[in-house]
This record gives sequence, C-alpha cells and structure tokens, in this order.
Amino acid sequence: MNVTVKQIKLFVEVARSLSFARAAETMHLSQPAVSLAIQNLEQAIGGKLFARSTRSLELTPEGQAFYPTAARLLNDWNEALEDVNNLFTMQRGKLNMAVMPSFSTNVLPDLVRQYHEQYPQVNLSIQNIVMDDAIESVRKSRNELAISFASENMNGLNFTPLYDVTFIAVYSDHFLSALEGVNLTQDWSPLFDLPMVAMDKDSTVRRWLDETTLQHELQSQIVAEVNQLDSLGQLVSMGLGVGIVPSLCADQMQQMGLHMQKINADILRRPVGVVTHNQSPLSSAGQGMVELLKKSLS
Amino acid sequence: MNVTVKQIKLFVEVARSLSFARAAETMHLSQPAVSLAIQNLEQAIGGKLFARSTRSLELTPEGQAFYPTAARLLNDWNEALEDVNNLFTMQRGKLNMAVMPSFSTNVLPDLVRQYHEQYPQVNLSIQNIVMDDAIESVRKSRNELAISFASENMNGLNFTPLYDVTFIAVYSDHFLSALEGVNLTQDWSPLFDLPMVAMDKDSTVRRWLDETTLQHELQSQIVAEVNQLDSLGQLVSMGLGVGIVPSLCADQMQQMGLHMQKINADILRRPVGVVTHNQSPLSSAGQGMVELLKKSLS
DNA sequence: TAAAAATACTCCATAGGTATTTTAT
DNA sequence: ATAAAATACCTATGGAGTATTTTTA
Repeated sequence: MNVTVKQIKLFVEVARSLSFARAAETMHLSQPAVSLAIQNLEQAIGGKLFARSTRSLELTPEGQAFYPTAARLLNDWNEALEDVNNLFTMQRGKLNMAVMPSFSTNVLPDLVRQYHEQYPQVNLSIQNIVMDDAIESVRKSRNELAISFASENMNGLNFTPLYDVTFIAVYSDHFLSALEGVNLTQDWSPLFDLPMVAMDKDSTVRRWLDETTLQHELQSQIVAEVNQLDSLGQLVSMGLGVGIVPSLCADQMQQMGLHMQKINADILRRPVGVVTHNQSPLSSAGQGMVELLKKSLS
Repeated sequence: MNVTVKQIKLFVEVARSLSFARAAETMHLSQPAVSLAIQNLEQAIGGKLFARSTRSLELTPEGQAFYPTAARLLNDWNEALEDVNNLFTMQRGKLNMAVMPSFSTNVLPDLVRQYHEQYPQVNLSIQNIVMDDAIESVRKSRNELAISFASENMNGLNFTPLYDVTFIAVYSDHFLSALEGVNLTQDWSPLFDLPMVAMDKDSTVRRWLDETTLQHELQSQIVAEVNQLDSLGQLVSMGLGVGIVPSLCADQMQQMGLHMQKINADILRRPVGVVTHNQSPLSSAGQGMVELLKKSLS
C-alpha cells in the first residue's frame, strides 16, 4: 500500500478536527471512507496515528510528531503545483527575446504594451540587437525567441513568418518634380537616375538592395552611407538624395516631412518572422507572445 | 483530477530518463500507463511538461522549471514517511520515564541494559524521583510513564500492575537468637517485641507499615528513623534494631551481611506497576518499555 | 442511552494491462 | 522501415457509498 496525498490530507484534517465524522464532512466524504483511509495510512507507515475509541479520539505521540510534518508536506505540495500552474497561466513567468532594430523602433512599443496588458505578471526582457546576433542568441538559447528577417543559415532553428516587409522610396521636396508622374510600384528604375542615400554595407537591408540592384542590372549612385535609419532620413530631408527603406518606417519618415512612394513589392519584399529553437519547445509565455504577434501583425 | 504522488514520481522518472518506455520499465509499469499518467498530470496542472513527438522527447520550459521542485517534493515526502516509520519501529525515538528510588537501585540497571539492547536508537531519559512526584510527572505529561507503587489518587491515570512487592525483615547477628525458630511468614508479631529501625514518616513504605501495624493492633518500638534504605541497612547491621524492607532490596541487604526472613505476604504486599496517562496513548517507545517490564518482571 | 467509530457489503471509477495505430526520423 | 508515443479497449482493484454493528462515556 502506497501513501497518497489524499490520505495525508485526511490525516491532517482529522488531526485538526479530532473527529472522523467532522473531517469526513469538510472533505466531502462519508465517515467510513475516512475511517478506512486512515486505517490504510496507518498500515502503510507501520503504526497508529490516532488512539481512538468510539467516544474519544486523540493523536498518538507518533501522530503528534507527524502532524506538523504532514501539514508542511501538504503546503509544499500545493505551493509547488500552484507555482507550475502559474507558469502555464502566465500569472508568473519570464520571457527573454531579441528583436532587430528596425522592428524595435516601430512596432515593438505597442506590442510590449499589449503583451504586458495581457500578461502583467510575466517578466519581459527584450534585447535590441542586430538581426544576425538576434538569431544567434536564439541558437545559443540565450533568448527564447527573436523577431527578425529570415537569415540564410537557419540550421536548428524555426522561422515562422509573420508578414512581408515591403519597401518605400523616400525623398524631399528637392526631388518632388523628378519623381512626379513616376509610378515606382510599376517600375523602380527611375530611382537609379537619382543620387541615393543608403545604409552602410553591414546592414542587411543594404545587402538585399545591392543584390536586387545587381539582379536587375541597375547601378545605384550612392552619395552617402549611414548606419542608422534616422540618419538616413535626415540626409534625405536635406535633399542629398533619395532613400529606400522598409515600409515599417513610413511613420518615422513622414514625421520628418518626407515624401514617399511604395516600391514594386515583387521586386523587393522580405519576410519578418519569429525565430525559435528547433529543439527546445516554447514556454507558455513565449507562446503567448507568438500568438499576440500573429494576431496584431496580420 | 487530483495530482497524485505516483504521477509526480513518474514525471521525475520520465524527466530523468527522457523516455516513457524506459521510465515505465523502471517503475514496473507498461508504457501506455505512463503515457496516460503524464497526460493526466499535465491536465491537472494546466499545461504540457514534455514536448514529445514519437521520435523525440524533451522537457518544456515549465517542465524544466518544475523538475527540481518535483524531485525535492518526492524527497521530502519519502523522508517524512521514513521518519514516522522509524518512530514506530523504534529505530529512532525518545522515551521519558520516572521511577521511584527503591525500584531504580535494584531492578532498573538491568532493565535499562535490556531496553537499550533491544532499541539502541531510542533516547531513554529516566528520572529518579520519589513515588508521588513520579506519578505527578506523568499526570503533568512531563514523563510518558512511571514505575511506582499505586498511589491513592490516580484520577486520570492508568495503573498497570507488574508484580507485588512483598517485605522482608532484616537483622544482624545480634538478633539472630531472638528470631531463631520464629517463622515470620506465619506470624510477624514477634518482630514488634524487638527495637526497630524504620524509614522516616515521609516514606511511602513507612506509611504502609504504620497503617498495617495499626490494623493489627501492634506497637512498633522505633529506635531510629532514616531517609534512605542504605542507611537503614547500616543501622541494622550495627545491631541497633530490626528492619522491614521491600523484598526487592534483598540483594542489597545481603551484601551488607544481614540475615533476612520473609514476612507473611498476606499482611504486607503492594503492587508495583506502570503509571500512564489515561488520555494520552503510549508511544511505540513507551509500549516497548511496558512490554519489556511485563516480560522481565513476571 | 446516545454518539461516534468500525465493520459489512455493494458498486463503480479508474489505474493498469494488451493490442494496435500513428508519427517522425 | 523502425522506434517510440498515443490510442482503443478491456479488466480488476480498491475507493467510496449505504446500512449496520460495536463500543464507551
């Protein structure tokens, strides 16, 4: 006979109330059920816990010694189960994630707000690092998930696409006339007749741009390279040249007073998604984040 | 569905072996039984503990978080049950008892030896106090049991008689001739023609002696009162008078070179027994002592 | 005599078994 | 193709019920 949690619960309840009948009532059981359960428990542990006659009930010395221990065991038990349940229901928990910069400045603030609203008890830690590092941090399990473009080498990782980033051309009043009547959604080549401000060569966006330019046998006239989108916007607004940026940044660019036009999405489009480890499953906190991402970015 | 100890045991075993089949084997269960048990556990705590496919099995983040807790829970559980079992089997424990002086000097040493031999792990604490205090200490629960004569006021206490103490007359060579041919087992009155050494009036033995003397309308000629049996023996050996002592002390008196004769047991006999509380049951350690007493004093 | 635990018995829920299917590598 | 978990289904143990008996204050 193995000792069960129920038996210990009953022991504690009987010891507390010093009555089988009352304990039975509070435990929603019949009196004989309690009687049998205690008898089984006593047999399992090898001795009497209660000294009982029909008219009196009391703990044996061993019962007295066991009572506080049993009560503590039950507490620990319930606490542990509650703890793990809280992890699942995200009343408590921790989520480490990484996001690439272009995402973080635009969509992230609202995402964090929503997530925190939904799961206020989850400790959310977000690392802003460049795309490749973000992906690498998931591979090394330093972060549970990352939001980024898909990279070439995704061995051992999952990529769940969320949406495609398209690109827009941005320009100041200075180039307004040059691009008047031009529909970049049809043909983006007119852009390459103009001077251009671009991200520097380390940037993923720049690499794609270069690749695509090459494929289309075009030649860009880059007059300035910057390492931040914000700087790019500033140079563009000074009339130095035109720029090509992810459409995510439309708001940011508009605030700088720039004009913009969509670029043919078939030419230049990249999926942004969630990167997770292939082998380690997501925590509930992570699943919650993925759900939210899918919902709010669809 | 309630979480059971068995489920936690299985969880820990599966987490350890990272295989349902192997865990089933070590737990002497079938693989489907383990599968079902884990499923039930997961339902009870509200989320998945394992991420499993047919070809891979690993802990979820929550499972990882729960694993050490679950292992600790099991340890505590087993330890607590083992502890209480040790109390019952007296591989561990404590017994507080009181004995009256006349018992302690004569029978106790061997009793302690035997008890310690049988239950080497039980911490035995023995208080040597006068009979009334011994009984009172049991009433006040300072001791679990006492070995003493039965007292008048035993309200709320149990007295389990072990054996009857009979009495012997002790005397030196000086009175040898006076008692020659006298059979005290038949008639003890010749003793009262002789000077007597007695315990002082506080002693229970003395009180009984006085009561019995009165009942038989005899008059003792007490020439000295002492407060220890040993002193009494010494005075008797000096030829000051005869003495009446519990037969328990025969050995002690013999060692002092005294002569002795049994006294009619119907006239003077008192039960010695175990005094326990009426309401608080005996511990296993206490029961062991009572058993030993009954066995060795029958 | 009355109140409370123990016993007797009956029943059903479920833990556990065997056989089989599903699924991922 | 194979190894491992899940599923289906069946059986039997034992947990819990009701009715009754026993016991002691």
